[in-house]
Amino acid sequence: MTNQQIAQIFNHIADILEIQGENVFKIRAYQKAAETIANFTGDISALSEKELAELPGIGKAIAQKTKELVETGKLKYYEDLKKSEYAPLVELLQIQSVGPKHARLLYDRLGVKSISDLEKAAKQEKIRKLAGMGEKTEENILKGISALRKHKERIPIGEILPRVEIIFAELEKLKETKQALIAGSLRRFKETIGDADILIASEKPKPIMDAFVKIPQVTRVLSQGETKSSVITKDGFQVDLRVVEAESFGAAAHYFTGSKAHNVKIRTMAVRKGIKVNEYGIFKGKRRIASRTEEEVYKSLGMQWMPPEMREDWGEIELALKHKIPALVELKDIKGDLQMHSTWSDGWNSIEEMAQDGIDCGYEYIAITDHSPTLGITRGLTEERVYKQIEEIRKINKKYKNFRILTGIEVDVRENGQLDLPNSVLKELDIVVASIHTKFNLPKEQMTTRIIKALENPVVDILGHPTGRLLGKREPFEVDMEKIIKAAKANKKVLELNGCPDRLDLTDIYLKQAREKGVKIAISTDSHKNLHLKEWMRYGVGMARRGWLEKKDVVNTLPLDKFLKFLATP
DNA sequence: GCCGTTTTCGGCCCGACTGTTTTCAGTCG
Repeated sequence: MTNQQIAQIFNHIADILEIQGENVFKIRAYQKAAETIANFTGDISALSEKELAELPGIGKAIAQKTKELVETGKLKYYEDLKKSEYAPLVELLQIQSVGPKHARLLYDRLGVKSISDLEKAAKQEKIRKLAGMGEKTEENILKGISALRKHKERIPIGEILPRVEIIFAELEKLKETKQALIAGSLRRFKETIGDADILIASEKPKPIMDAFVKIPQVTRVLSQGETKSSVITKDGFQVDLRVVEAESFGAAAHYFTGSKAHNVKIRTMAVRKGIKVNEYGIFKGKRRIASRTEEEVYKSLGMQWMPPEMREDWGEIELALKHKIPALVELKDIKGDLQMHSTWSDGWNSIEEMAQDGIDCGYEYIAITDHSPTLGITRGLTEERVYKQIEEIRKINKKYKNFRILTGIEVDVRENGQLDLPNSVLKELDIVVASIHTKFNLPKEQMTTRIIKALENPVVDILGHPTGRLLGKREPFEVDMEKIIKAAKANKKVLELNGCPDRLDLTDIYLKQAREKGVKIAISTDSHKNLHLKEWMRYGVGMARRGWLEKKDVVNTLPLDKFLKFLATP
């Protein structure tokens, strides 16, 4: 049973308990445990009950339940809960404006058990007759149902960020705006986004709020207050805008950047010291001791400022207290891009066009890594075409002075772990990226062996998109990442962080694990169009920062000469 | 259900907005 599956069960338990009207702190305990498990970098199922109970937010009871789940594949407590008459109501919680109290009321009074029951009741105007509910509520429920149907999932960051930046630019240029920031999970560069948060400092919030709800992308206003408004855009995602005074900007930025877990921990810590933390500042009694900048806010709590990407309560608070926050890799540190495709296989642009965009990015090198023959649909390179492409690249390279196109390939790893082209050919290339594109559903052990075999092959430099996931489209294949990281370390191989926003693979928790083991990472865009080079690297770097990677952990921060030396060292 | 140089029991982060009420519960982040 995977960490994610276990976490999901505890979250489901929390939902059922919530509708049953259980103690809110008990509910929160299950949610916190689920979060710990989901973010755990190792295999939860490998831990003993004692080790489990040492994890934050997991005590005796949940440790024991986790063990039961891992060992028997079932949990009696959970099975019993699912039999509760209230269990089906969990579905209703997905609807905006419907919480546990309303779900219960709707069931107890109208027998509503599903979203379609709810829709029927709303259309028959039965909901408005319930105590504490009215016409507006009924209307909001119907809108909530249609919004849910339109957009169920969290959105990949690559889809949402550029759109939010357009809205942000509109607000930033208003004359009443003094300071502005995209906050929330977008600022933390989380791979998928639920909704967007924008923060503005201004002494005149009203005109900003008025402008916000009138932006052409807005189709529905969920709420509009003096300092806080929420809207839904035509693309179906929610944007929250918060306006504070400039004096509070740092405290508000901290608060609205989150994550929730990070904030809760900081507030809890502060409370013990008799300090109150809210979006307006850090308060000792009535006196505000910090608020204007984030640095000031952290400092007032005895902490060093830290990059937003780290704020997940993954140990960053402890580091900040010791003033040991690492200097994370930045976009400007990147000196080259190590995976991209040209018209030789399934790319849209010529090698020269790709190179030009590499130069425009300020890089010293790029690697052209077209596909290998197995992927017929991509017009993968045969042996003969590999040699031809090497020739072609040599010719093109003569045109450049301070820039180099590296010859390379993204070679397919076959089911048995062998590569799609012989080593005699592959060793002629500067860079060999080995990736899996077929047979995704092998059993975990077989997949792990397959990949390790590729990592043991001396011609391989980088393991491409190591888990094969496509956000919202394809789950990562089953593989023992701990073993892969070990094998990469043992064979001195690089793991790719594929920055294509649909992939972002490796993901943060594995990057953090790889970093701890001293495995190097290549941040690549896997561009199939020249424009992607410029657009996608920031997502890769964002994810790298979420994995706490520093410049030294990322091979393509090396200047060309050092990078070539790195490749040449066995 | 978890947790502890203030506690092994009694706490558990904090505030805005809405809708339906006339002072606040529910929802959300």
